[in-house]
Formats: sequence, C-alpha cells, structure tokens
Amino acid sequence: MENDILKGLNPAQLEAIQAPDGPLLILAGPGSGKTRAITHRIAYLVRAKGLSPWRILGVTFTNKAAREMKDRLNQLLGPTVAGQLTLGTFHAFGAKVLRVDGVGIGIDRAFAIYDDSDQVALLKACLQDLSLDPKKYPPKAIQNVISAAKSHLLTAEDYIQKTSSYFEEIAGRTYERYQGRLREAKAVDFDDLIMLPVLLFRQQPDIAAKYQERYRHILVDEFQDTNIAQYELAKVLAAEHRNLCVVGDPDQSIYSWRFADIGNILSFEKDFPDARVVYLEQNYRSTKTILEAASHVIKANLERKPYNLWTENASGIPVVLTEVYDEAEEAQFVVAEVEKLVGQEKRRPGDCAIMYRTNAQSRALEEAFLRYGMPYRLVGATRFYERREIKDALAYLRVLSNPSDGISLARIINVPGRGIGQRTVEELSTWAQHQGLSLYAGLQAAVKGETPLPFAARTRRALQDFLGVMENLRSDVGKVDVVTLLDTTLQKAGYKDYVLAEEGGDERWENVLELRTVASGHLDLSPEEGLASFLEGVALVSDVDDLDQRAEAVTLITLHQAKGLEFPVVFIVGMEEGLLPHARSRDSGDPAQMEEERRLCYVGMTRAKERLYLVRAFRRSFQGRSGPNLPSRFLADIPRHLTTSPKGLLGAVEPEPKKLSLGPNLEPGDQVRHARFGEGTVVAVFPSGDDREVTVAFQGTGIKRLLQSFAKLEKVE
DNA sequence: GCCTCTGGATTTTTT
DNA sequence: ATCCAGAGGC
Repeated sequence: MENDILKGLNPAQLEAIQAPDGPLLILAGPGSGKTRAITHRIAYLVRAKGLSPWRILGVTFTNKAAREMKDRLNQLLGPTVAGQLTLGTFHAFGAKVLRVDGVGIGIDRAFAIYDDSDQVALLKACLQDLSLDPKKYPPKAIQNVISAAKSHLLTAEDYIQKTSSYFEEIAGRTYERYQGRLREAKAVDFDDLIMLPVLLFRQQPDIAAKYQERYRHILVDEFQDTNIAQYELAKVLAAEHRNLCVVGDPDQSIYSWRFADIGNILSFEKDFPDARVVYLEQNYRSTKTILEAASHVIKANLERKPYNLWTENASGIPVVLTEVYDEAEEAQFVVAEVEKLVGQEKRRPGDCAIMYRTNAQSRALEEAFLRYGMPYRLVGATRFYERREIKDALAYLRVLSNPSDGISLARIINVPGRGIGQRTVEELSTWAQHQGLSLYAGLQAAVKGETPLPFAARTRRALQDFLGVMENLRSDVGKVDVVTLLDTTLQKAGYKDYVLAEEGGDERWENVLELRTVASGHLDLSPEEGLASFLEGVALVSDVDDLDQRAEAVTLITLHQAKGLEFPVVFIVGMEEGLLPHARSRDSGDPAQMEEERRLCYVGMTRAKERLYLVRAFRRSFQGRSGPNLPSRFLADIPRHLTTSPKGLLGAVEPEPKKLSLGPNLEPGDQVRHARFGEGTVVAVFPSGDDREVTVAFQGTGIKRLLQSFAKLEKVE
C-alpha cells in the first residue's frame, strides 16, 4: 500500500510528499502533477506516519477539485479512511464552522447564504434606508467595495476608520447598514463565510483551539488564488501545529480581480521563514513545442519568479496560428478543424476544447456547432443555480427554513402573480423595518390587521391567502422530507402551474425537476437537517463543477474556467488586441492587469496536451458594431520555429467543402432520430442553400435547428 | 397592479 | 445585438 503511494513519482514529487512536519510551500507548474503530490502527501501522512485521517484538512477552490481529490484518496486509502478526511472549499469549511460554532458571534444556526444577486437586492434596500441614490452609488460598486473589505478582513467599523474619499464614506455607511440587515435576515454572504470564522477564532480562543488541536495538517490547493482572509483562516487553523502545506503557481494567478493576492506566496515565506520550498518543474501534460511556446509568452512578465519548466514528452507538432476574417469564419474554421481531427485522427469531440476570453464570444461558436450538428457543451453560460425558476423554487424553501430571510420572501411573494404589487411590498417592508420586524413578521401583522397601513380589501385578502399558504407549508417543515416539502410547496404555491404555463415552461420545469433530484440526495438526513444541508449545498455549488469530460462533446469554455483542466486539443479563439489582452485591462494603465492577461493566455495554452490552435480574426463585431482588430501581442512572443500558419492569411479559410447528402425528405410532423439528441418531431423545414434547415422538437433536449446534411437525421416510424 | 417601452451598460466570476 | 432595470401608461 505504502508502495503505491510512492510509486512512479519523480524526486521533487517525492520530496513534496515526504517532507517532514513543518510549513511547506510547493510551487507547481502546469501539468506537474500537483494534485497527485497533494493527495499522495495526504495518503502518506495517514499510511506512513500513522496520522488519523480525521486530523487532516484539505482545502480546494472548487467543489470539483475537492471531489477529484476525494476520488483519488478513495483509491489510495479506501473509502472508509478517506471518508474521515475533511476535504472541501474554503467556503464550505467556513459554513461548517459557523453552523457549529457561530452562535457565539450571533450567527443563527439556520442562517441563509446570500449569493451575488441577493447581495445586490439587499444593498438596494440599504441604499433606500439611507436615502441614497442608487444611480450615484451603484449597488454593484458598493458590493465590490464590501467584498474587497471583507477579503482583507475589514469589518464595517474597520473600513469606516480608513475611508479617505466621499464615495468611500458613503460606501462605509452602506456597509454598516448592509451588515445590520444581513444580521436581521439571519443571513451571511460568501465573504462572510471566510471572514466571520476568522473573527470568531480571534474573539473566542477556546473555539479556535478546538480546531487548531484537531487539524494536525492543513493543505491548501491553488494557493496563488487565495485572498488575504483565506490565507489568514489557514494560518489561524495551523497556528498550533504549524503544518501548513500550500500548493500553487504564481504564473497561474488569474483572479486578482476577485481580490486574490499573489502576495500570499511571498508572505508565506516571510511568515514561515523555516518553510521548506519544493519546485515541481517537470511537466507531464504537454508536448515540448506547446510548453516552449507557452513559456515564451509567460517569460515576458516582469513581476515573476522565473522557473524552469521542462518535459520529457515528445516535441509534437507546431502550434497552429490561424487568421480568419471574422467571428463567423472563426467558428467555421474551428468546427471544420474538429471534424477533420475526428475523421482523420480518430479524435473524439470530447478531446477538444475551445477557449475564449469573454462569454459573449461563445455565441458565434455555438451557432456554428449547432448548424453543423457537432455536439458541444457550453460551460457555465446561464448557470443552473442562477436560473430564475431555480432561484424562485429555492427562495420558497429558504423562506420556509428561515422566515427572517426578507430578500427571498420579497422574491417570491408575488411569483406567481397573486395581486401583491411592488407598492404593497415596499410599504410593508418599510413599516416592518421601522418596527424592527422581518418582512415575514410584518406580513403576519398586516394580515391580523395590526398595521396602520391602509391596504385595500383586495390587497389584504391577497396577503392573507399568501400567508395562509406559507403557514400551512411551514407546519410541514421538520416533519416531511425535503423532496416532499419541495413538491408540496411548488404545488400549493401555484408555482408549478405558473412555470408550465409560460413560454418555454417545459424546459424550465425540467430544471426544477433537476433541482428535485439534487434534493433527493439529502434524504438520508432528518427532515430538518436535510433541508438545511440541501440549501447549503446548492448555495456553495456551481454547475461548472460537474463538467463531465468523458462526454462526447466539444467543450466551449472561458479561459478562467479552464484553469485546472486539460485537453488533447485546445483552440484559443479571439487572439486579438482588445480581447486578449482585454481592452479593460490594457486601458487601465495598470501593468499588473496586463500581466494577468498574459497569465490568462498562459493558462489557456498550457491546457493543451498535443495540439494547440491560436486563432485570430481580422474583424469582429462587438456589441453590434464591427471593426478591425490587431493580432494579440502575445502571438508575437511565440518564436516562429514553434508555429505554423497553414492557411496563410486573411480570408483564406474555407469551411470544409462538403458533398451534401441530405438524407430522407422530411416534412413537419415526421418523427426523426438524431445520434445525440434522440428522437423528436420535425417542426419546420426550410431550404438553406443546397442544404435544408430542419427544426426538430426533441424529447427532453428541446427544440433545435439543424442543417440536415450535417445532422444525419434518420426517419423513424 | 400589470404591461410595454426606452435607455444604459455590457471582462473574467472558483464560492 | 441584447439583456435588464426603471419609468410611465392603462
């Protein structure tokens, strides 16, 4: 067993895994086996050092990374032992701490977790409380200020102390109000999940000691993307045993705009002067050519510690630089190239990924993939948990779990429409606020006629009906399981009928059913805990997390989201000035932001194992207007001998010329089968050049427009 | 209270 | 081009 843990590893990896107790900094280049090192170190601590797995905390940035780590450790240690490890994101860990020990700093056990849009909604209410004009003080901007403050562990009081401008002064006051409102709503935001545990540990050393004693070893992944608060949390936890192991790569730091601080790596060496430093420099992922090309791009950054990434992999083939006319041709080129690779090299679509700087770029690509019937998956465009129907359904449950949650209540009080208008909610909310009551309590008072508010009889009746439904449902909380609760709620609140009645309602309802499936994963707990853990789970999980790479589809993904992934074939599109580097970074005049753009490019390039394409369009439409673009400066940093430009210059790329074989004659009403989408009904058929565009309503997948020559539709009877 | 129109703003977004 | 929020009309 122990042999397994140390087998097939290089000397640097072994050093990282077997490093004696004490602070440890692992600087790991892309593809250098960092996840392997960190999981094997955990296994080594358990197996060779006899450490109880219960005493190990592993922190990652995404749930996906946590799950990967868990899978590997299940294999190395077996599920029984691995199950005792604490593995998760900083936020999930923080939530656990607050759930168990937050009462000491006034955090209710049933606290809700507010996401971005909840925060903005709450901030709007705060601005209104303070009679501030949201045009002058945009809630988004204030949210950013508050998030920055919390990422630096500054409470509202701390922040107000150091304000130095009028705007900051206002922001400070709003922060204070916001925090008060959060408390009243028994809610915390994402940043609180980090900051509050730190404050808790500072204020209550006995509680801190409990965690410090328990966790003998703490390991932090993606350390280059931690913020000050997260680093502080890790340090506090490690204060007793000083066994803090951090793994990161400064060259892959791409989240500074979320207040991640590369400085943490430097601080680590200062905070722990005795830290052992291990470099993982051998790359197992990419060809020599790809690695060298990427190295030349990153090398141009001045603020960096150079290190020497190398590989024993084959040289491979040159990086392909392609110039196309515009985004439509770019998309066509990509699809045609993927098709060629699938046909000639027996690649699978799932081997390929298309990466871009901004989400808006996915549209043209998506269109091409759709039209050519090439399967693709778009990562994180409209994120599952941000969909309206999902947020609504969750808001109902959140109110049932925590009636103080005014933001959630305001969200669903008139959804579906039940005659409770904005005006009514506003008046009710203001009155409740003045009485020191939650919106829900205000609603109860209004129904009992205990408010001076002159509501019309009709309004009063609407409020009464709504409260009746909610009270009824509330009596089920703690009695019925979370799935039953969800079902009854959507039924009794009339939400199901409401969703199904609207345009595209079937698809929306499918989403709700998917949510229901997620809920059914919490049935092993008591009704109360099941509800709580479901709500916490959905708050802390993003759907990007379950990107299934085995799927037979090309991945469309932003460069940011691609971090940590790898693909045999990578296309980076939009290699243009203004996009990559993005104009916002370029024009900010801040060299640090330009360096981050370069790192982003580096991250993208180093995702590729065998084939890398860098595509640049001469002209691109941008927010309705179209204009010429210069090639990205990063292209100029790649030595010519590593590249090839097979198609020559502008406009030379033709989409694969195809013999059109249209297949069966189709007309509306016909049943057809598609290799990926399954069976469906033809809705419409239009001629499109030599081809036919067929609109098909697929069972489950919904309505798709396909070009018949590519989609290879079979007629079924 | 609900519907429609207009105007403003649109990088990235692990949680 | 397009999505969203807020304003104004019914």
